[in-house]
Amino acid sequence: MSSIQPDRPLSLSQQAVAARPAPYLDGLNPAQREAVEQLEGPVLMLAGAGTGKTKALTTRIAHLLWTQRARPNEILAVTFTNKAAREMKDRVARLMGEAVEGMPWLGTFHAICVKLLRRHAELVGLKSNFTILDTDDQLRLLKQLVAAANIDDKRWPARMLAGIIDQWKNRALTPDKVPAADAGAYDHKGVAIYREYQARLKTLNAVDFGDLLLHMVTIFQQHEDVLAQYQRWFRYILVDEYQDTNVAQYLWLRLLAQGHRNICCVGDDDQSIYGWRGAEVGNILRFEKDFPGAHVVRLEQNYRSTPHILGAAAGVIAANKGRLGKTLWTEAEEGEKVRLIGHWDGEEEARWIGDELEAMGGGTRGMRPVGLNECAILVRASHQMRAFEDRFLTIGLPYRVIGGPRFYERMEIRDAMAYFRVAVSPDDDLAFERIVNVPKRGLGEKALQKMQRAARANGVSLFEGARILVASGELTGKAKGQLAALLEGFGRWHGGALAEADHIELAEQILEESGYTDMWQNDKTPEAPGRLENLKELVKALESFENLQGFLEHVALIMDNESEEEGPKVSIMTLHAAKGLEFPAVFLPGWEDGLFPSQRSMDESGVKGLEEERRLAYVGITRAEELCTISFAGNRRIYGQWQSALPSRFIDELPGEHVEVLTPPGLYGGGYGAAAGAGLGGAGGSEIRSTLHEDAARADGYNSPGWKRLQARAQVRGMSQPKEARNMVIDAEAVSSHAVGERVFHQKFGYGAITGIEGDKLEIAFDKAGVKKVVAKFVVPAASAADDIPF
DNA sequence: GTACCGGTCCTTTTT
DNA sequence: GGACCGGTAC
Repeated sequence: MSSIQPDRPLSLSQQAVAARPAPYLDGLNPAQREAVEQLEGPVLMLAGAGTGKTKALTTRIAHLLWTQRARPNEILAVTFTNKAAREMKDRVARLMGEAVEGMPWLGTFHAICVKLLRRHAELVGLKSNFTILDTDDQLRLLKQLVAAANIDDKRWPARMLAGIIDQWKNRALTPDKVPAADAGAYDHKGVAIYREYQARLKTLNAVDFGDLLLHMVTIFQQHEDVLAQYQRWFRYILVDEYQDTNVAQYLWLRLLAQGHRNICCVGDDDQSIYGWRGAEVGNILRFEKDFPGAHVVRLEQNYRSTPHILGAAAGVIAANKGRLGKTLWTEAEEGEKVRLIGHWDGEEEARWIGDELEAMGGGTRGMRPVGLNECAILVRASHQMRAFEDRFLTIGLPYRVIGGPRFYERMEIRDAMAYFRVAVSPDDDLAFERIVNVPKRGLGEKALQKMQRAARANGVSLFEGARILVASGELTGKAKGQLAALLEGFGRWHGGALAEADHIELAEQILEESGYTDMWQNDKTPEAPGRLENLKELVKALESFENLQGFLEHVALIMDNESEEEGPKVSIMTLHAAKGLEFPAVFLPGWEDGLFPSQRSMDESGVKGLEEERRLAYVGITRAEELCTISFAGNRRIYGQWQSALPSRFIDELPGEHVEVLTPPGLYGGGYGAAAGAGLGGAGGSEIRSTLHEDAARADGYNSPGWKRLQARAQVRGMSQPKEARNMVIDAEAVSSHAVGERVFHQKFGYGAITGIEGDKLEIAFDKAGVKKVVAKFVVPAASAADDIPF
């Protein structure tokens, strides 16, 4: 293959830079420096949380370039997320100055594999313009196959099959290689569907995410010449988050690194939290065996957290077996101990955290004022977020949820994209099927079946099948007319796409003429305005691309397009989403056995599962820079049912000397004692438990540190009391004076008009935020909003 | 073809 | 509690 192009030589300015002693090395500590300078042979960089791993990694790349060991396009640098890739690119560019041209092979596993696979698609029976299916397409396809094969879709739901197939792909198992035991476990139905699914993908000229890696591994294994080419080309390989690699990624890397063995893997076995989606901690634990003579560097100096936070984290993670082992240390000042507090229930926990957040803005307990932007709430499961959202909405505390459904996963975006896909390539059956009856065109299940039959009978795509169907007269009046109009529309749009007409205009035209925009404009549900907003965003996003094709290609892999409003906000996210981030103040709520560690995790994966949960706890604690607050609730409503729980076993593992117990005795009407006390009653083995016990037992425990803290905080909060008092006044006014039709102002939703009153709740049609129900006391008459409520 | 009702199942998530 | 799916009634 001549597809690899020779690179231009280093530019003059690069050569000049290379000749100088490397100034970037000065900013590194000895371990980082070692990791950067050990360029040849296998290197494992064990980088604990907050030890400057990205710095070491990017400096290493800079060093490769500066010492002219490799040109930018001879370095393969892989990450897991686009975000990480982007950050690395930025930082390398910054280190190198403007002299460096882009690094084409710095990217996610998937993005790099797409690039490679487009070059060699024919080796696995694909055309190089294959499409990439997302999870949704994948499910639809599987559903079709299950239906076609006459398999009971109750016993074999598409979701489950998708999961099974994904896991096989994660392990680099093509249908032929699935071990008999595995196949048997799923009654051989799983493999059968898998085989059909792969065949179907091939005829569709499509791949799913897992295929990107799987196909490349297959190609490398079956075509020595291709592999050899890349082994030579990629002179240095760097891998980020190595503890998260799955078997397929591991094989891919090992194949590429086999020749020169210049591979540097960075990771932290203690932060491996993606086992459930195929990551193999074993990969990192085995590194020295896989690459004999590997140089292992430990980055242990932490630049993020206080000693108390590191101590608490170390205490928890120490309970895991078979770790590679690291001891984080820091030069930071001692700081606050990790705080631990129990609550009666989840609501109270949310209320307490809300109060804390408000108080911290003014500086509490001798701590500097901490803004909302510097705070994060990290939960185990996303349903925990609701309690916080409810509470924060009530008190008007700005928050942002990180994670959630991503922009491109939203229904309206996916629909719009499907329209674009068909406009660009009319043979994209899955996309066509998605939108043929959106908006409703009277083309339901039956009409679709006719199209599919026509397509199959003539061996053409669904789009062509539809055309044949229209011509055949087999479709009745209304449906026929609608379908004909749709096909005609696509004919026009396809022409526009081919002619490279202004793609932004074309996109607007498609959404307009197809009736898609109208559909949402006529939609009365509260989400509709937001969806139209998103569609506008989508069209705006087109601006940075040359044409629709380019955009679609990009979006299939990337697009984390969070439009961010102004103002400081507390972040709420899952522990998983928090990996790699850091915040001055971190709240870790819901530390109850069953919730965290998750019961399901323990049931399904036993000790392995528990250890992964423990790593999650470790990740959580180590996100905190200055203040870390762990909390648990004795009672929680789960699936509408009240359940009581014991404090998490991880709480037992927190070393007493790094923890301050805030829970005061008797504050919760004995509730806490009743809930948590049950678990504490016995021979309270750990220090924390005995401290808790002591607090609970001491009836007059007003000299306990926790109680003093609480009082001190209450005093500080007292200073912000006027705000609340003021709200109360508004409250009194509100209840008496609100009337339907009145213009009001809400701190979060802005201006609106009251459309209904139900007790103390108002239904308000907000100008920007749509119709919402809001507690009356958090709304002021529009006229008095000028002296805004200080929160 | 669509609208509604009742049963079921609930982590974590990137590409 | 609620999202989602499938079945049935219009």
